[in-house]
Amino acid sequence: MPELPEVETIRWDLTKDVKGKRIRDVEILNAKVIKEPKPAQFKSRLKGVCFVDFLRRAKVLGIRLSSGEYLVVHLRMTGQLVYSACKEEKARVIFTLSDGKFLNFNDQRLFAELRLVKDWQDLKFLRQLGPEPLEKDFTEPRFRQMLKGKKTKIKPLLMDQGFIAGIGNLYAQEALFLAGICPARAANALKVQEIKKLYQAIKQVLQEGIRYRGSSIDNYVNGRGKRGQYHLRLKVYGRDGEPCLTCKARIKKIQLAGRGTCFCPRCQK
DNA sequence: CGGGGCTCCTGTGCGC
DNA sequence: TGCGCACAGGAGCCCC
Repeated sequence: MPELPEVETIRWDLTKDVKGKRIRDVEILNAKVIKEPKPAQFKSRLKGVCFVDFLRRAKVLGIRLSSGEYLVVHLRMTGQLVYSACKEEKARVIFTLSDGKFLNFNDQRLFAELRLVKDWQDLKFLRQLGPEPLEKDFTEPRFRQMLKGKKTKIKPLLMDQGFIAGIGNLYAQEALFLAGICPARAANALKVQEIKKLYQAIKQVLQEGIRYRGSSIDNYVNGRGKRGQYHLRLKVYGRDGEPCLTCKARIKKIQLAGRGTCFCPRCQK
């Protein structure tokens, strides 16, 4: 499941590999992934256009085009953007580039979305997003302020994109483990010291996720079709029943807001 | 306005 | 062995 670190990794790869290249052709193999405009429009407005810049906000990739428009990509659960010398069999949309190679948009579960829009910042989802956790304006005092009056459990809150951008189920669980906080705690019940720890933990897990080029738990691959390494360093995600790497207690799994949540009942209070 | 639960979708892995 | 079902999850949406 591509979260902030995975999307950021793809952004880097595509910046290196396809920035400045031209779209020679667009092949739509499954039109369901194209949310706007209509497939014929989508095709004609993309043909002959260059990739100018690759931007990211939350888990969303915004590709600025020479036409002034933006190709907006949300990978959701199983989406992939892979630059390759060949067309991939599982591709839903294939962009043929000016270098004769291909940008494959794959998506097993058909949850991912492509959009071609005038200005991606205008998209409702983007306008409603919370702060970027790795940007300078996300400060500890601001985080403390954000948590005030939030009765929600801390873990679902961290996954709320309107509260803070880019964190999903994996990094939320890892950050809470690192901070020693139980995922079911009420957000407004966190002490100042705990907020500080969580603030640092959020930044740390996201930065490490980027450094290790993402977590390939499900089917995530980077812009070159390679798996990440961060899933090898996970402390709690997907480790229910296994011993805690710190204290050896059994990692527990509970449901929070309908999502599986692993934590160490001894280390996380 | 907030929170819970359902929905979209398909591959995987379990139990019988 | 094979079938059927639960589960995985990001975010929109409905409902209370």
